[in-house]
Amino acid sequence: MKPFLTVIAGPTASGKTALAIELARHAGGEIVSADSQQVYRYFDIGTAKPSAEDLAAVPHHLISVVEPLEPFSAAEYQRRADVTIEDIASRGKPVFVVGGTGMYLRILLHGLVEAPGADPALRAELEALAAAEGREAVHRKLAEVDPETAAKLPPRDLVRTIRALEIHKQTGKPASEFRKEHAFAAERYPFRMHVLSLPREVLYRRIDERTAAMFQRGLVDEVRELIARGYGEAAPMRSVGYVQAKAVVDGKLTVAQALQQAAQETRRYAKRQLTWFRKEAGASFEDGTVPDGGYIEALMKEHVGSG
RNA sequence: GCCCAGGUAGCUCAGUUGGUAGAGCAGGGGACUGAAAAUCCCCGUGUCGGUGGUUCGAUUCCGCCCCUGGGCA
Repeated sequence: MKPFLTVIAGPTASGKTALAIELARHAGGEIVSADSQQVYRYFDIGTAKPSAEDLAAVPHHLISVVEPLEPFSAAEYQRRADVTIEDIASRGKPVFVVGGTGMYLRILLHGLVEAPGADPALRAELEALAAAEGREAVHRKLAEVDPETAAKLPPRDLVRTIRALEIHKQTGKPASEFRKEHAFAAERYPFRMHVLSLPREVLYRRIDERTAAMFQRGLVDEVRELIARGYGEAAPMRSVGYVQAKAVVDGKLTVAQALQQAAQETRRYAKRQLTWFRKEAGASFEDGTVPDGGYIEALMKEHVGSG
């Protein structure tokens, strides 16, 4: 019998962490993060990791567990999350999965196609091709071996085009073949997904405030330190906030410009997250602002029985 | 009080020699199967400040009024 998962999702800065800690504390449960950036060690301020007090208040998992230069993926996330969930459940504790990375949540809950993993050498080669001859050149390459996938991808979507070529190179089969029968139909866990939803202007104000706080708390210094330690090209350095802070370190932006741009990119990111969750199977949107006691009570009542 | 310059999309502005208007930014919608905070696609109707007048027709020309800058008293 698979353990029941209480999933708290939602856009960045919607209050997931605070709600999850409150819930987990009341229920004596533990938190499994579903955040593609918080998994990395040392990238703390810009990924909005929970505070030391928060981490001490409730056991957290899958935060700061990967070295910045270590390859990581949605599949690896799924493996680790499965092990972690099993462990928590074996100790009789309720499981709260909390995070904003839609893809990780979908793969945890509904599975992943059985295709091979990344091929860094091929990625580098194809990126070089794109830089030299344009992304369309890579797309044409895909059209030769996997016309079905190529037809579905915009010629400029380099990430997906490369991934499809990667699958073909390693298996000799088109990516479309792997995906045909899958369709995220698996039900890997019983779960209930709550998507925190705030009025857009409230969410954006919170994003602006939180971004300013990150810079005040030393995001630029954190980046400077990460670069000094050799993590300047690490995967999380490409995420919102780090890109802009790094531009400050490189002298390309002022702090004020970086802050403004980071806040704007975060707003756009939040919008993409909302687009994702809107169509997520089984998700219910929790209308409301900062969760109050009544909301928590209602959720508790709902989950303690079913866990 | 007088003179000048403006009042057009959320913002900054362009424009219509009179036929009800379009850029940038902001913003919105969407896609997403091992990089996902990544990557990519699509989207511009707004009392043209208000009100009278001229005109077949006014956002455009004229009068008056209101508002915002700046200047002079």
